[in-house]
Amino acid sequence: MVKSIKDVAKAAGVSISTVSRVLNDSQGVREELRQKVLDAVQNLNYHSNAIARALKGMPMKTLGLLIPSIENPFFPSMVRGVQDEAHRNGYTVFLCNTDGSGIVEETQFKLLLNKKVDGVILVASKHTPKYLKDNLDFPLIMIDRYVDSPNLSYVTVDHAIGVKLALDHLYSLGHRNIAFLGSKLVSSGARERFQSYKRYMYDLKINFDESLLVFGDYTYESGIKMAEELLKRKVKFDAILCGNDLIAFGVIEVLKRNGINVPKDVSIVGYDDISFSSYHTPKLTTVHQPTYEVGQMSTKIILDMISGVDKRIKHIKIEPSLVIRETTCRVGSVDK
Amino acid sequence: MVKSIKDVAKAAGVSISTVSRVLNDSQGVREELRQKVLDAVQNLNYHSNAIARALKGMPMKTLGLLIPSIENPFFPSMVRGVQDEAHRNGYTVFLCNTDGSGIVEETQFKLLLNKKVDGVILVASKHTPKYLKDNLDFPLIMIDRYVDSPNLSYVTVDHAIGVKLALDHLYSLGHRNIAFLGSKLVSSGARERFQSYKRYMYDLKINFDESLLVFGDYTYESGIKMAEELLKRKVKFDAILCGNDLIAFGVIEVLKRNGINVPKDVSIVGYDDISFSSYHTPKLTTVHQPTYEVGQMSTKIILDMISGVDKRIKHIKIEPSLVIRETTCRVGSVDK
DNA sequence: TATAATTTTGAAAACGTTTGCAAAGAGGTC
DNA sequence: GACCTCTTTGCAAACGTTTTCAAAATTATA
Repeated sequence: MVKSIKDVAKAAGVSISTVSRVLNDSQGVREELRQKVLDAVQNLNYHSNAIARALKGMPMKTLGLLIPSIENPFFPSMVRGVQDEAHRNGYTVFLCNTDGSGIVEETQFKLLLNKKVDGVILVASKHTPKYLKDNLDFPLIMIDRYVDSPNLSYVTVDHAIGVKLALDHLYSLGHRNIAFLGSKLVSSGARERFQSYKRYMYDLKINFDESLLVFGDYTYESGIKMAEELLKRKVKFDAILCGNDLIAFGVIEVLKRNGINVPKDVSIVGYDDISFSSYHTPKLTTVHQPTYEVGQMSTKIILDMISGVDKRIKHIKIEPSLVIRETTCRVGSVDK
Repeated sequence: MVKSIKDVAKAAGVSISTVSRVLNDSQGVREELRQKVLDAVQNLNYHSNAIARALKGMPMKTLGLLIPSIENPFFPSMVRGVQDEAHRNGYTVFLCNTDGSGIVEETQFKLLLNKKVDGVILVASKHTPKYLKDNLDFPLIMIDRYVDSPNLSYVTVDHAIGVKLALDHLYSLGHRNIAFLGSKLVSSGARERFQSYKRYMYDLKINFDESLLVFGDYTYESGIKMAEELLKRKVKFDAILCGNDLIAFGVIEVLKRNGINVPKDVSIVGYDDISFSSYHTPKLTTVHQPTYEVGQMSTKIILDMISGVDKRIKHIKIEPSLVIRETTCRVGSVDK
């Protein structure tokens, strides 16, 4: 049978207020009684009822985490980052998949609110600001993407740097005809990657060619389609910057099918550095997004918001890095 | 400001009991009042407080899910399976990583109990039965692996069938020297895969050779090590059955490095069919574990246990299937 | 030793629900 | 119209805590 504070009180021969005090503040209770209570807690194997505490306004020590889908290999390490940081602080996290649907997102968000989560971390959608209007004081933080809303915190990755890293690398290898196969400009991340691509191509004085651009989704299948489309255009290219790693895998598959060697004929740079990228053959050169750190940092921040230590709005962009592996090489290179 | 049942009662001009009744049973309340209450709920945008309900013994509609690590690509789809089924029923799920540590598992389990989850789904460890002794009536189900404990339910995959499928396929392609590179026999899944391998090798009248056996972990790095070990032994083999896909990727990498062609020289069969198996080059022939279904079915069962519809112990093994792709071919085959 | 100041303790209210019980109302029957 | 039955309603207790407030115990001060 599950014990209550009452049982402990009886066993220790004190009032429930005393037990509660020992369990919480610990202030102003005689050492002798304190010990008695602690012993009783031990003997009865008592564990406090988080529900009852929450009803009195205490924190549930529970976080909500809303992502598009845990099946998308981009998210697991981000999720792990928030979970590790949460667990370290006695917090537990509800994980929900929205499949990118604003409606589902809102439903899940409200459900989490009913269950009295202390805060929510979410991968935002265009729909997000709609229902957040009401909950401006509630601890919340966006990760990966953000929506325009100056009084909402977020932590994401600095894609301007990521794209620059990739383009500089390709440029230094002699590539000048660099195609971009990315996602439709539907999230802040996709927009920033494309805009940075345009800007750095300009900075590098590479003339910008519309026909080197294909847009699709962040999936393998879309990578296949986009690569086929690019090939069909008969335009000259010696390198491809992909919007993410999944796209890159699809692209490589299509090039191989068409007898085009990667990296000898065409260099490929991915984006994300999901775990598979280093298991792939050839191993993928890609921009590493520090997703674990994004998850971890967002959790630290929201925990601070909850405890009241620091309630300020934070806009954080973590620096990505370039991981050079086997899908890029000097243009016209002959070895291997 | 967040509304309570009291506000609704006042707005509708009824007592809180009436409000509660229309929100729950709906039995024995005049249609007129029922409508008034419903309107008030609408107008005030009232949402019930799950915490207060739980305190009165109502279900929290919350599940705990304990897995080794969400970063292990084997688990996301399983997690998704439980989440989808849970959400469909208004349930929310706490996801926790144990890293395979029994201590962490127990700590997390107790924490979840404090937070009044209605049931727990877990990937068991040898440590599991220890702390479960006390909680035999609590709704709980094991997935993926099980520990010997006749009064605990589980749903897993029938590895005897999976291994048979793989071996029959290899046999029919003419392979007779089939190595097995798998995990140390630390979980029910690992044990069953190895024992089934031994048994079917015998059934197929292939003489069983100890030197074709290497044990390690379910990781890429371990796959590398095991393949190197196998090569070092200078033993003849024309096919390898791998304990999981990650191992298979490592193995393929090592073979490639050593100038051994897959599948021309050596056929490889993986196990799991994680998403990346179809993005890999060459695409991996592998045993598909229906992990999504495992997650979904375990959730259905635990929901039935919680609602009291069906409290019987269930031991379920779902059938895997073989996905033939590009890493296996007829022995001595010359084309490609 | 008496009194004041301080510390320690417990009784009880409150958090937002559900539910048993009794009161009130509605509808039949004679 | 009086009585009975059945349905609808509200009051109040309970769930397991935290916390305010006042009472009791202890310590310090004179």
